Amino acid sequence: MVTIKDIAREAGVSISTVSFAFNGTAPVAPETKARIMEVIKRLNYQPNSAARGLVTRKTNSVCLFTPHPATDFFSFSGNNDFNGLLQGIGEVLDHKDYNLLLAWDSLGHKTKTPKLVKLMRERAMDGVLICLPEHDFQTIEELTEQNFPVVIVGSNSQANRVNSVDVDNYEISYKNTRHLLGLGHRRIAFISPGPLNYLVCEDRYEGFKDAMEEAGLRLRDDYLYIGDEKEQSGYKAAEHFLTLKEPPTALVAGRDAQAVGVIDYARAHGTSVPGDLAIVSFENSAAAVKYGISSATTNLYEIGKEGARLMLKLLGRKKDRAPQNVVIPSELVVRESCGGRSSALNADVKAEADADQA
Amino acid sequence: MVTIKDIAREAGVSISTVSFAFNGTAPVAPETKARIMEVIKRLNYQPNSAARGLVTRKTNSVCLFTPHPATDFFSFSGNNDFNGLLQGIGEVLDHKDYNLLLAWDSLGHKTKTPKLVKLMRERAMDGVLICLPEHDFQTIEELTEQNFPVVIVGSNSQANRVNSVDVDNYEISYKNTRHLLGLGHRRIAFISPGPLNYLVCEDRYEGFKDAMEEAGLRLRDDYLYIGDEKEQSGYKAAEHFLTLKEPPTALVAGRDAQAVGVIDYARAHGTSVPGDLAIVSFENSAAAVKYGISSATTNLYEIGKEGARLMLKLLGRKKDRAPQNVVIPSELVVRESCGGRSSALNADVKAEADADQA
DNA sequence: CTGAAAGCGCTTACAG
DNA sequence: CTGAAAGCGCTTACAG
Repeated sequence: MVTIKDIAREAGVSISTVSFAFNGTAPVAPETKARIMEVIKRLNYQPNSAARGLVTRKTNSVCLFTPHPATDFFSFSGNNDFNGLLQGIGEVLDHKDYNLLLAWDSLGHKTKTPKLVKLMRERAMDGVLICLPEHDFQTIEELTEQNFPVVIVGSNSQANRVNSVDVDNYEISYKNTRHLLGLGHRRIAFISPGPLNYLVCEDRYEGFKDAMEEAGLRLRDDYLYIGDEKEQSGYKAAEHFLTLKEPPTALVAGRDAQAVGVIDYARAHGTSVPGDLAIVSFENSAAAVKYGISSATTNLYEIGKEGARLMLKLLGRKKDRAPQNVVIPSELVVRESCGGRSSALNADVKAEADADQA
Repeated sequence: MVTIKDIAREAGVSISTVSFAFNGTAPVAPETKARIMEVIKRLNYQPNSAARGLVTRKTNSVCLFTPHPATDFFSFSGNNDFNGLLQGIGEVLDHKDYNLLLAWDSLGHKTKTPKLVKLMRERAMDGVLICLPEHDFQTIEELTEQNFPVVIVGSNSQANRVNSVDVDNYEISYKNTRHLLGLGHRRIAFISPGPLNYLVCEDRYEGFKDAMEEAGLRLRDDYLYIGDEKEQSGYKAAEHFLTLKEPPTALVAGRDAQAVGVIDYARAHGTSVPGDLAIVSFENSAAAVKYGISSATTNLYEIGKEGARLMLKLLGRKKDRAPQNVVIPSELVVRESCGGRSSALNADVKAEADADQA
């Protein structure tokens, strides 16, 4: 292993000068610097990260704390595009020469995060991006108190207290529902992508609820189905809804996979989509394209990018400021499944949407 | 930040004794140890990883080096279950209290791996698991020469020179093809899941080729289609094959997504699967289940686990031994798509397969 | 069983 | 512009 001493000896200078030259942290005579850099290049020197970290108190790495892959969270979360999140985070981090540490708690712990606290205490990373279905705000507070940068990526019920980046699931769901209402539907059902105590699910349900109530429609228990991340739950939901005395004419699917399940059921039972049942969904995944599902975008790539950017910003700051909450825009991509694709209808919806904005 | 000095002062001992007690690296009087541990617990002490790493020369972290997520490699590689790989690696690493570093080269570099060399030189990790479609063996050799542990996870053309863990794609493809031959097919086509210079593709093609040649069948150029990771390429392949003067009666799909594309085409054109076209594939993904595709398993979870285990073994070793190549078993899950599901047929195939083993 | 001391490879005041 | 020295927080011989 070639150390700074080797470079110093070979270049005939002190180790401080090598450090200054390499890091550009103090002026060094051009000829001296050139000589040093030549030796560095020749000997393939790279400063030992542990030694450097020990004195700078920085690891130059950021941790992404997520559920253990086995929990299938990214499949759950309304987007199985974990790669998109990773890509966004990775690109921003790489650009600033930060490393990415991937961590999760051992299986079994639900919202407890001992591993995270341990990593913070041993200073294994400079900051953490947390992406979980439910949060352990006690731990987060503990980290924040120690001035340890935390950014929540995805749903976050304590928005004003913690830095975060997410789409606005409530707003998206509200607009999805308004879209169906705008098409004339009154009997609209909702499939939750998971238990309602999960933040994403709660937000999506609330948006649906408020849009319905604003339209003067009451919520029917039999028009709510609590599903999970799988296609099968959409299939089951469709079975439930379509065998009711008075089936819904439209539904808000909790995620694209569920919408696919609904369509599979409809195809198998001669139900027309959107004729008998109009569908809007969340995610805008590849499946939405393939099945012609109208779906609102959840750009995990952008969420990852903004999350990493916010983290880097926090790391570059001396004093802490008030938490920041970044909202990534989303839009409903209208396809066949909702029956709102005809240009005339679209124009109406568009106008209505614009009016909503004002 | 609470350091070993704080603990030593509070417990009224020297820092060495604290270290010995905490790490169990030297005998400490029971009462002393109890007192120290109490203080450690009370003050929430966790040794600084950089300081520790500086002297032990270990980071206790392993790097997974993969293509940048944007390259969609895991979608390509015959299995988009990146989570499975992560889960396998993560579980084993967690168990031994190792951290996982995720790294890739900046976009643009293809098989060059400067980032990897940099991470090794600065000692940011103890070893690396490499999972790439093509390998930069010059870099790998460089790492190996420095006694830096390397394990290739997935395809590897230099098996005997580098540690690796993978399924045997050649063997799987050979058996897939034999399965179709066993069902009586003679006009069998092959769709490659990517360019033939990719190792996975080459292996799968070679297995197909050898099985065909052994059966005394010649390879027809028009029965080979070079696709990519997307469903669409299966659709296109089906279009190509089924509009030939003499269309194949069976085909080996390069991956499940392609098989899905083929089935989509068949459904849209009234072609019966397996009646007019029998299909076997690779991956055994959720899509294979949904579409009833006969597909050979690629257990990325197991590959990840064995990869991490091998890495840990290497890290615990003083002297280096000859490279080890772990093969993860695979089996063909027979479903409707190949027409080989009837028990009678299966019995034949089974018998034949057994005969092959002998 | 315990402590004083050296040292891991860097960065960073501090002198000059 | 350059160097000698202290020190980051640990581990690990070495004495006793």
